[in-house]
Amino acid sequence: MSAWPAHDYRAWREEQERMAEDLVIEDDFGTLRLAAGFDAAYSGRRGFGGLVVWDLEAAEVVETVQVETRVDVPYVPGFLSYREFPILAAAWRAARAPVDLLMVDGAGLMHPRHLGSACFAGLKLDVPSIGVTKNLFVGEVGGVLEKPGDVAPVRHEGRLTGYAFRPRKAPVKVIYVSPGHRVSPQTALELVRRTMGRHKLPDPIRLAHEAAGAAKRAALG
DNA sequence: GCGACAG
DNA sequence: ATCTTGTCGC
Repeated sequence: MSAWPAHDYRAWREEQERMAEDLVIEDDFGTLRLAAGFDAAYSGRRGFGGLVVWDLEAAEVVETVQVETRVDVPYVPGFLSYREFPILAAAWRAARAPVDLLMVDGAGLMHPRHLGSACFAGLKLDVPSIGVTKNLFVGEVGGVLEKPGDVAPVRHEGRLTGYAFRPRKAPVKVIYVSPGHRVSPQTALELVRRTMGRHKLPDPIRLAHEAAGAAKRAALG
């Protein structure tokens, strides 16, 4: 029962290629005080977003935003941002705190056209951003990650796109960190480590995942 | 044509 | 991502 409206993926691909040229993959920000994690949950064509604003100094949540929007784009590898950004944008508008950094549950530079959802959001909202995924989308991992804390570079088309990072011991899987916009690969990794609690994903994203799920459960009953 | 494929 | 409870183990 999908029947999604028609979408011009070719035009979207071209837009991604154009946007990639505007990316700033180097540190370009002032004081980083508040970081926001984002994630979405779905039920058919209803999308639920969770945005958790995290105080980097105090290491605590200062605001949680939950939104619901209509979704009319299916999941198509390579085009996740067109499905999720409308939800992220709604949550972003609803947030009151001045966010300095956005952390997304999705790829950044680790994308076929170097424009994952973290890059897309960073460019559209003009905010430094980072992407974190639980599975490798594209690229080759240059090393073996055996113990907690181990890191290995990920390259794609001869370019460093981010890092593979082992947050916990196996069987917890490795996560992949890549810069979105206005952040270098090295700093993206450092910020993920800095916001890493005792779980698999950095706290802002993990909590955003829970907030999105809670919003969905509350709406569905 | 076949397989791969973030969330 | 989503469909879904209890259960084994540190």
